[in-house]
Amino acid sequence: MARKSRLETYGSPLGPLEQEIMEFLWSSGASSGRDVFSGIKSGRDIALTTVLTVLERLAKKGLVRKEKGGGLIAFSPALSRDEFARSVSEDVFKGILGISASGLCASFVDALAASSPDELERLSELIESKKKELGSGEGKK
Amino acid sequence: MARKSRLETYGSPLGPLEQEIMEFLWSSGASSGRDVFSGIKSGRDIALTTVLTVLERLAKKGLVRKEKGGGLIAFSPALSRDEFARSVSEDVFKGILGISASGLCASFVDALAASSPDELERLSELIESKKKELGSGEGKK
DNA sequence: TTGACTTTCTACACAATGTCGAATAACATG
DNA sequence: CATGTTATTCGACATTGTGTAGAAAGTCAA
Repeated sequence: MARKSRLETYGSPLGPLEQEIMEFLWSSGASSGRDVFSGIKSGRDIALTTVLTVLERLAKKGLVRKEKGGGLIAFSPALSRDEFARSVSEDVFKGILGISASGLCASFVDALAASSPDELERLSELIESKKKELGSGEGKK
Repeated sequence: MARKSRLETYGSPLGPLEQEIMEFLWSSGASSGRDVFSGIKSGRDIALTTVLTVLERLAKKGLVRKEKGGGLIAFSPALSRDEFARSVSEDVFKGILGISASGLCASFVDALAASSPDELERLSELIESKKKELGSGEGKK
């Protein structure tokens, strides 16, 4: 099946299925392979092993933890949603800032306002404290 | 030669060579294939056709314009650095906001402060006007 | 026409991802 | 213990994106 192209998918370093699986793990916490499979598969025609394979790959990437305690192996997210989003953001911003800082801010504000307007307030505060931080801790440079 | 993995490269939807070529076009404006080749190649061992191929692919993606006026075909960026950064940002933000808005803001402020602290001020202003915009123009929803 | 240069075609390699079937390992139970 | 069921691992194939470049075809001036 044809995945979305990199340009279309851009915004997450994960493929659609990987993303879906992480999503499930973030919601449900530690789960067996079969649980993930059941949770992921809705009407869709996908094999258990497909899910297992992806889980395995996510583990190899360090995004999922595999724990073989008691009975079945349990898969759980190695990073919380926030941590993951944060780590991805860092790379992304670094990349885009390297291209052009202008416009990036506008895009950011637009996107944030569109999806989580309440975060705007928090963002203002963050900027304020960041500015203070820069202003005080750093007289030089 | 092994490209960087997608995870490593993350931060631009372009591969390293594509990026380099766009960079060149943004700096130099409309150029012939050979010009791009010369500009790109420094000491490196790369074939002219490689550059041409990538240029062609960038054109197919709509990132580069091919104009056959007068003599040689001229390649030029279809989007300015800013426009490109902006369009990429949109997708990126949409993607990451879908995962988690929290942490994203902090990351953003950190990254921005680190690379373009002067943009912080502009960002504050943007947020203010966006907040006004939301508050007034939109009593509903 | 000929030769040099431009542009297009075609192809290969490699990594990431989606997709599984087959083989193997583990376990519960008769 | 032997067996059947379930869990886990392996190995494979397909597709897409990117880097890479030779071969072929097109263009044009001398």
